[in-house]
Amino acid sequence: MPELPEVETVVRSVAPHLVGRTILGASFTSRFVTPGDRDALAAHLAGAVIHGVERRGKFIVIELDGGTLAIHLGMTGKLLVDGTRGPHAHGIFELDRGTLIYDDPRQFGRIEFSEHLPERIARLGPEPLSIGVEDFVRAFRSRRSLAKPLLLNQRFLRGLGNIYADEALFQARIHPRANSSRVSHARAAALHQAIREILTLAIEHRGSSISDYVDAQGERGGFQLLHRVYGREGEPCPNCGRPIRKILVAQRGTHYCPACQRA
DNA sequence: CAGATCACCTGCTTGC
DNA sequence: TGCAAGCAGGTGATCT
Repeated sequence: MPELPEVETVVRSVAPHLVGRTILGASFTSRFVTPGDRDALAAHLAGAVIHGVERRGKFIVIELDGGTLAIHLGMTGKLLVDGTRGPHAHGIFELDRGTLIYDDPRQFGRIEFSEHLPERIARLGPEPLSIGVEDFVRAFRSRRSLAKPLLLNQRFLRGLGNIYADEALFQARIHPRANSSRVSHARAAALHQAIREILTLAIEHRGSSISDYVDAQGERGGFQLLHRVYGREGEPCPNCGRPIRKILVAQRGTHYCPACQRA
């Protein structure tokens, strides 16, 4: 569910409520979201002061005075400030002012505490809004991978998911199954630019709400109204009017225009 | 290294 | 109407 713009929106909406707060106590109920010793995790958190909240790719990194709390929202994870405690509230953080709830029906998300930055985060690729065009073009063209799975690979680039990969490839007119090593320098540079523009615009619109994504105040995003191919199978291409097609690439539903995005 | 397949979960939609 | 199959914003293990 949540990709870079959604996670960024969550971080921005949750940070003012967390920074400077003390975690009085925490409790966890899912053996999937919080693998391992859940009581030990709660013990680590009790009494900790929150110094900062930031995004790394799709991870939410909460800096505590005793270590780092890393939260990944998976497909359906939500962080809610003073929200209602539903049947899928698998993490409860009681603060000295307010309550933070982690809600996740599918339980693909993860909440992990570590003294130092977790390996999963340390090995992420560059931030798409930070990497320069020449570095991106060089990295993209030096791989021999299908274009879309490469964009989804978090060790190549952190933060893109199924929606924004489709949207960026459409804007750059690259076929999702194109071989990255055979994409021209100019086209790869266009992809870099497309990624930047789309992510920036999506953040301005507070992310995409397909079904249930909401920020920490429970508000939906608006970027789904601006999707040009994602979720628009059969609708006319905004460029040429031919119907958008949906195919399977690397086991993921993939939306593209067969006329505008040549292989 | 690249790619396919499967697995982890719940819930909503689709099709017979 | 009812039920089973299929699909969903993600990631990682394993095998070829």
